[in-house]
Formats: sequence, structure tokens, C-alpha cells
Amino acid sequence: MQHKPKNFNSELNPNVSVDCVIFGFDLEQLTVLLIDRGEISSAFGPRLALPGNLIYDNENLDMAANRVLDELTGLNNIYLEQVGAFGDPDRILKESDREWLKSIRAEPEARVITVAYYTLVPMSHYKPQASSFAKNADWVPVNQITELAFDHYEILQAAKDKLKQKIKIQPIGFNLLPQKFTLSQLHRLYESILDKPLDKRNFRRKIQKLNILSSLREKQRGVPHKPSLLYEFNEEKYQELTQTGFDNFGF
Amino acid sequence: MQHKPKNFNSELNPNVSVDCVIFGFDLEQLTVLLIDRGEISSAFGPRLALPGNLIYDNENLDMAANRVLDELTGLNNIYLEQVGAFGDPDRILKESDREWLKSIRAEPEARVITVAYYTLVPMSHYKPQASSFAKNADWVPVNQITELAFDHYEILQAAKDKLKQKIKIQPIGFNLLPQKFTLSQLHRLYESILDKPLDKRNFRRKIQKLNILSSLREKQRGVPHKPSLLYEFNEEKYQELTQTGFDNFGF
DNA sequence: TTTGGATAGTGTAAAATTGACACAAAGCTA
DNA sequence: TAGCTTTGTGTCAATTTTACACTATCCAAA
Repeated sequence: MQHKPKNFNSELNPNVSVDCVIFGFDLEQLTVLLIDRGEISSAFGPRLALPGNLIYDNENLDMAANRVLDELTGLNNIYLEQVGAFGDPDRILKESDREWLKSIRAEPEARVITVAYYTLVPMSHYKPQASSFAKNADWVPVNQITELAFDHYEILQAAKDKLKQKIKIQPIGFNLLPQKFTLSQLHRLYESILDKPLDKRNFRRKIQKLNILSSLREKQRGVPHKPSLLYEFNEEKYQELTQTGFDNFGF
Repeated sequence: MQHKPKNFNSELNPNVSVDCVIFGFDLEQLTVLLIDRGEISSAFGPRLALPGNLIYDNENLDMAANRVLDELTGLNNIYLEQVGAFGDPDRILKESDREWLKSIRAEPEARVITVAYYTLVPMSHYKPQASSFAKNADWVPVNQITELAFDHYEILQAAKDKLKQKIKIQPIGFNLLPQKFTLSQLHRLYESILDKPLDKRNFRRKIQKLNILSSLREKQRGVPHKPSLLYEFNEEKYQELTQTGFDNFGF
């Protein structure tokens, strides 16, 4: 649904935008929430783009990123990390891109620097639904993406790299899973983020040894095979772990 | 020496600046090149600041950072990495800061977002010299710094963290050393970046096993103790190593 | 009710890596 | 030449990593 910016009565800054790489995980592969800019824009360039917007003059960058996320999905309190700033003067060179920008009120002649963020959302928390006034958004598996509008493909790659590095250091993957999950789902998540196969038994041993999971006395239901035990991420145990200076998951 | 911006005839962008954390290593500890803003600015805030400047509308961010570095030190072709964008609306809130900004032509009312970079320079390549028109710059050991102008202290911390993470993954430390260096110097460099002691023998073993150093048939001269063998970083061997997918130095 | 299909869950042994630790060698200076 | 300072070196135990295969459990279809 469409949200009005809250508590901002100041001006849009025509020079700085934020773009969000919104990662999800469909229990099989890593996905990204992309905006379809429609037929008009596709004449000269890719239809799909990262959600983003200009920032207001009195909001900080993290707030702006959260606002973009909220406006698109209604979600807040979401794991969010900055990727970096992207600012080639010709990053919005293409005519089709400029036309589209015009339609959302930026001055197409101005040079725009964008600050990219990535966020991790449990995919079940947001099901895109077509709507006349909402932007047309959809989850797309990351390794099916070969091009995006503007410099967004480059931004996506940078975000993937950041995520890959980060997950070696902090167990942020849980932000992409439902609260209750199986070890196999976690396993597939790590494989798709790290983009390499991990031995099943070694993975399970390593995760279990960290002792940051709570095993529930509950099994999967309705699966056509041996049902898996369900687990929860245990925030308290993780805090204990980090207190000891631990910062390497060794993947 | 003072440089004129090269090949830029376009306008300064009043909304976006770059700041550089220029790291050096005095063979004992990690240092940063800071600008002394002088007595006037110190009335209400710290004198010392990171070198930085507004960007031109037609240069990209990396170019702008290189330009700042070049203008201050005359150096180019230097290892450079983006830290991220910093953009709290109140980051230049202090009156003294705004006065100073006015003097370098920014509109003090405008909201400025800064993109921070860190660079690694061999300290021997740049000796600051006081000069009437050059900015007054000096190397300061990082762990003696307790405050900086604007939000520069926060930026410095972020840069240190980035560097710490990066050096666990890539052997970028060599950019801080003279071409010929001893294993003890490399050892101290890693200790000061990682901010923890490393066992001497274990460190040497680990580095040697990587096989990315060329041992020179040359010893230190003029030291009042047993002279050390000198080594060079071997770029080719490092390339071989990374080709195998290696991305973890395990510190 | 039985069978087949699918995934869950488990252990071990060899190899590699890490961590802890102490002393002789080499050059300079006084 | 005696003393100071830093270099350079090896081993052993503990831990971690890697490679690898079969049984258990559930559902569905016959």
C-alpha cells in the first residue's frame, strides 16, 4: 500500500537518492524485490529497477532507506545495511531513464548520487500484490537477473558481495527466514548467499557447535518426506557468543 | 603542494563532499593524515579534521577522492576504498564548523552528505611540510585521536573497521610499507591494524606459507641489533593465490 | 497395506591448522 | 669484549577441517 512520508515537511534533495536491495529467500534461493517500471520505460532499457527515491533534506540516510522500504512494503524494523554511494555522473545517462525520472519529479538534468542499502526481509512478511496506485513490485531470484535499469545491476552485485562478506562474520541470515525453520533451509540459505555448495554434515556440525539455535520440539508437517525438526534463532545465546569477541563463522 | 583541479570546468555540487582517511604506518603504529584548521576554528570545536572537499558535478566519487588526495599530498595511483556515505542532517551542526565551511565556499545552510574513503599510503612517500598556502597537514597516530571536527571521528572509526575487515581478506597491508620491508615491520603493521597482539612465530609461519613474499638477499643496515632480512611483496604470486579462490587470511 | 520416492539425520578417520612456548645468533655501542 | 637489542627458528598438543554413505521417517500412489 502507498504511504505518505511521515514527519517530513522539508524539501526533497534533488541530488541524493537512496536505493534498496531488498533481499528475500523463498526457501530455495535468494531473491530481490524489484520494481517493474512498465512498458513505457522499457522502450530503451530494462523494465526492472531497484526501489529507491530522493531523500528529504532533513532525514538521515538510514531513515530514507527505511522510508523507501516502508512505502513499498509496509515493513519496518528490518535488518538494513549500507552498501555504499554510487555516483558516476553518467549513471542516469540513458534517455529512457531520464524520462522516467522526470515522471517522479527529479530534475533530470541534475546529477544524482545514490546511496545503496540492502535489507533482509522474511519473504513471508511481504507478498506483492498488483494495485492501481502501488508500484508494481515482484520477487525475482537473484541469479536470474542479468540487467537492471540505471546502474542498479552494479549496485546489486555490490550488495551481494557485502552480504556474502557479512554473513561470514555475523549470523544475519536468520533475518531472511521465518521464525521457525529447518537446518536444511538454513543450509540452502548459506549456500545461495555464499554461492557455493557446503557439505551437509559439516554445515550442521558447525552451526550446532555455535550453540545459537534453539531446537523446538516440533516437526514440519505435510511434507512428502521425513519431516525436519524446527529451530529458532536464539538471540540471547548469540549475544553471549559475541561478548567473547567472536567474529568469524569460518565459511 | 597546491594543485588546481584538473580537467574540471563544471560546478561544485554544494550537497556532496568526499572525505579521505589517509592511513600511514610509521613502522611502529598506524597513523592518519589530518588537517589542522587553525586557531579560529578551534574556538568551538576540535582543530583537526579529515581532508575533504565538495565534488564537482562531472567527476565520479572515486575521482573526487583521488583529487582530494592529490591536492593535499601530490600522490596518485594510491590504494583507495570507499567507506560509505555519511549524511545526518545535523552532521555540521556546530557553529564553528559552519563558519569554517563558509570560508571554503560551501553554503553553510545546505545539507551536505559526505562520502568517505580510506587510502593506504607508504608514509615515506609524503612528508608534510608547513607552507603558507598548503593546508597544514600532519600524521597523527590513530590511537592518540580522541576527537575530530564534524562527524569525522565517527568516519575514522568506520574506516578503521573497514580496514580491519579487509586485511583479513586481502593482503593490502603492503600498501602501507616501503617496497622493501622486514617481517617484523609487517608483523607490527598487522598488530596495529587488527588491534591485538599476534604471536611472532605463528605470524611468520602463516605469512611465509602464503608464499606471496620474495625474500631479498639483503639485510637491514645501521640498526643497533641483529639486522633483519628484507622482503618484497610479490604481486604475481598473489595473483596465483587469488585465482584459486582464496579469500581468507585467517587472522 | 505395501512400496517407492524424497529428504532428514547421523559418525569417523585422516589431514591441516592453530596456539603456546624459549633460546641461540648477529649486529651495534660503550 | 661485554652487554644490549632484536632476529629467526621448531615442536607438540589441541582443535578444526574435510571427505564420505547409509538408515530413518514421512507421504503418496498403487
